[in-house]
Amino acid sequence: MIETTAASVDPALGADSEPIRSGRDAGATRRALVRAARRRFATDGYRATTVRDIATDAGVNVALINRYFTSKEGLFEACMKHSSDELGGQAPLRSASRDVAHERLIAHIVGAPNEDDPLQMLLLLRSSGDENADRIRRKTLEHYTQRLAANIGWVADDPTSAPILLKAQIAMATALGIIMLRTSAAVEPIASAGLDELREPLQHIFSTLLTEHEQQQQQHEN
Amino acid sequence: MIETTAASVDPALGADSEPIRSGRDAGATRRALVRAARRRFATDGYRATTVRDIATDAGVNVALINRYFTSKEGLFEACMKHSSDELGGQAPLRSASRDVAHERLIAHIVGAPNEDDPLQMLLLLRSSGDENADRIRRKTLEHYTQRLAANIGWVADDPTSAPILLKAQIAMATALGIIMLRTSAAVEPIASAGLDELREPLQHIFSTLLTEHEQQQQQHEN
Amino acid sequence: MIETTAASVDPALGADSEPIRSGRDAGATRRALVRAARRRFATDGYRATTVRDIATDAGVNVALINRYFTSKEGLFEACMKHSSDELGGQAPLRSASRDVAHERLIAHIVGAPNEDDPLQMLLLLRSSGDENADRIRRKTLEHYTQRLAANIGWVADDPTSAPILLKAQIAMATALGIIMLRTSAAVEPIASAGLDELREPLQHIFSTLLTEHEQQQQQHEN
Amino acid sequence: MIETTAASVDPALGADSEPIRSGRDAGATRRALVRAARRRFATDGYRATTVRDIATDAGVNVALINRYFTSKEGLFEACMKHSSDELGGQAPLRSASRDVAHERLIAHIVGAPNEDDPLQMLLLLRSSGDENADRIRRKTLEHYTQRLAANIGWVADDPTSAPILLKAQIAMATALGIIMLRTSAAVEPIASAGLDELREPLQHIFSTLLTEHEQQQQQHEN
DNA sequence: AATGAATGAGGTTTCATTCAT
DNA sequence: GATGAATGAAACCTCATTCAT
Repeated sequence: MIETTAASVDPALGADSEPIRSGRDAGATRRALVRAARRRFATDGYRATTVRDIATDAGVNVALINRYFTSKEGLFEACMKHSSDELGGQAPLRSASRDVAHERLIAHIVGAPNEDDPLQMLLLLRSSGDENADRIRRKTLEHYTQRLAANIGWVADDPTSAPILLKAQIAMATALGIIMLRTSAAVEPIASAGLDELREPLQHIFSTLLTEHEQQQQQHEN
Repeated sequence: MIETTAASVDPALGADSEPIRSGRDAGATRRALVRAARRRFATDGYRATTVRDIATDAGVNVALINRYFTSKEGLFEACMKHSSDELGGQAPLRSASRDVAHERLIAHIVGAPNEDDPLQMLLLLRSSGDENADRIRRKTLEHYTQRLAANIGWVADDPTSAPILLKAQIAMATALGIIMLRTSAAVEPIASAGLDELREPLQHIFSTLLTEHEQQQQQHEN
Repeated sequence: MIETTAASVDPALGADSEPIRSGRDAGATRRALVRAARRRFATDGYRATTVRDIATDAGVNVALINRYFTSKEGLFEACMKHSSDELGGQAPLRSASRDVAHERLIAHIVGAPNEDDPLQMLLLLRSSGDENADRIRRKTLEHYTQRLAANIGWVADDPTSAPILLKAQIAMATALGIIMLRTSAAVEPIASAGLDELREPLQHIFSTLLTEHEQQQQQHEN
Repeated sequence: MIETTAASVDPALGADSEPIRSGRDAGATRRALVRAARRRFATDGYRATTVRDIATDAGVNVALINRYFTSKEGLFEACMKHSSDELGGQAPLRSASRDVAHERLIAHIVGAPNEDDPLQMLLLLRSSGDENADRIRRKTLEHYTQRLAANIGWVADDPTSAPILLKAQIAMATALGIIMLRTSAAVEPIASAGLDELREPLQHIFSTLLTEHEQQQQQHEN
């Protein structure tokens, strides 16, 4: 049985800005629920996570989940939207140099799941089985890969630049796959590998996949 | 809601070696259950799959799952073992030329989940939440990546060849990640991409990751 | 699903004497709650009505229901008492000529539930499941039929006049039954029948049941 | 709180043909559930009845309600259909003399709810709040009153005979209203009145409402 | 006086599993 | 060996009510 104790969540709570729920603050309660839910959903998966787990982790009554998010699915959606929003705000990615972008992606990969990373990529690994929530998940992934692709010359409505988007999605797939092997599957030795060991091969892949294609695209335009 | 009808599975069943269950053949019943279960678990995930779904797909009474496999988790384990066994039998991989190996891996990626491929990689994406089953899953993934790595010069107890295994696992991660984006998440355009579009970038990655390293490794030893 | 929106109630509220709640007037709050509750209980039934529905309709915070009426049951009781009181005040029924009394009863039947009729007979159709409230309901019905019967010669403690009360109760039963078929069950064509179509047969029944019996009663006295 | 004990149901169970559930007979289980449900729904109303009440009364596990009837609403529908079916089988009503028909209706009124009467009129008093179930309820009531009306000269598509149907529905309303006053409201003295006391006034009403109208209707045509 | 946050009990439903045939 | 009936443990959700401001 999966038995992620509430204790395992505490470090993150402590690291965050609001260590103690004030007791009668709706906003704080909502945030606490989303934070706990993201962690649970990312760690255990949607189906395996119970609303009681989440409520307990957040230190609030179960009924508040329905009060604030209508349903478990609604909470899942909120978690997704949360990731999506943070992603949207991360605008500087565009202007960052390629190497920095790669380095950042690699850091995300290595950091999950202990750091409460903005994108919480793990969450994107999980299918909810709920149509609505999964649609949001898909949109989030598409959105993110499009931004990644735009950085290297992808143009939305230009069919000739389609391969660039494909490569960005392959890069994303690599990132998610590694996170999965490291966290959910705990496959060794990759699960225990540190940044030092992973940086070189990942840099290699990402620079292959995520390299400037601009000139070529200009030429093949229709 | 995920709603893979029993009907959609039948073609594959028919294509298999045992089209009709004889009715009083324990072995056949077991096989039918495992086949149906692998498909369901891979497609819908462990939690979302009900034993009734599996039994219906297999054309068998639900109670037989407990009779033959003790529990749902037991059946999941059996599915994993099954994959593991088939993998073990696939020995000739070693002698295959690199390009053929890559091509085969790519075909697996593109074919999932419609082809009843031996490894059923999708299954490896799914966590059951059951400790035992997940341990088998981890072992299977480790075993498979070790074989992949051995092909390109990895030696089990030689710490200096460790980076090779890591690269093989990254390759595996890429494969699993792409399968996930294509099947579970249905992210476009990668979900609809055909072999033609995927072959080139994947060949590139795999040849980077899965290239003979023997000489070089010896040199870079620390 | 029954979905009487708050909006649909507003017109009646406006037609009433207190269109706007002053905000800090305990009496007005109580009245607003009772009015909203009577409508809801009568329309949707006790169980199907939520205290939130009522509070929303009344434009009042939910917690005030418990503050002023202790509980949902208490509010239901208050609604019943309210009907009962209005009924008590309706004294002139006694002196009205028989035909006028019948006509008034018929008008009640046809008018429900749109007119905010004083007795709100629909309310009497509904059982709350609460012992106390249902006792009040029974008393109200008994009281009302006694007054009806007294009009046609029934004497409280005279056992020989008992059949008169029975007839009055049968008349009441007819009235309630028709209201039910028209409102709750929506049985056609009676649900759409207008005053013109209902007047004649009802006049006939009521004059049969509610006719002066005084002489006969006098004779059979013991 | 409503607290109709299981004991109050036993007499009827004993009076019925199947006093003891055999334990592994699906048909018997279904019947036991419908019987218990009809009694509960009729007595306490749809909302106030819990599936656990019903299962306990029927002496079976709660989950079987969902197994056999999909949902609480499905069970309610089955109860309605049951009543409806029995009603359909009651064909001889047509040829019965008027007095016998009236007498039978009166017996139903007096008998409810202790006799497991075929129509279980009480059930028809109760709204479920479920759209589907309430539609069936309406249809049943319309069907029954049409049969009653057909007996006294109503012709389906003849608009001139419409008043006859209206009268039949008024008769039905009277019957249902009395049953309500006697059972759900327990209004005295009608609740304790016996057949002897009720027969005469009811005969009077029903013969007024349910009398052959064929010739007259032809004349009063508009 | 009034509000909105919070709570706990209880309702329906699903599902893996066991039992009896 | 196989079946279908039956079971009990949760799971999600609703709702009347109480608490703190």
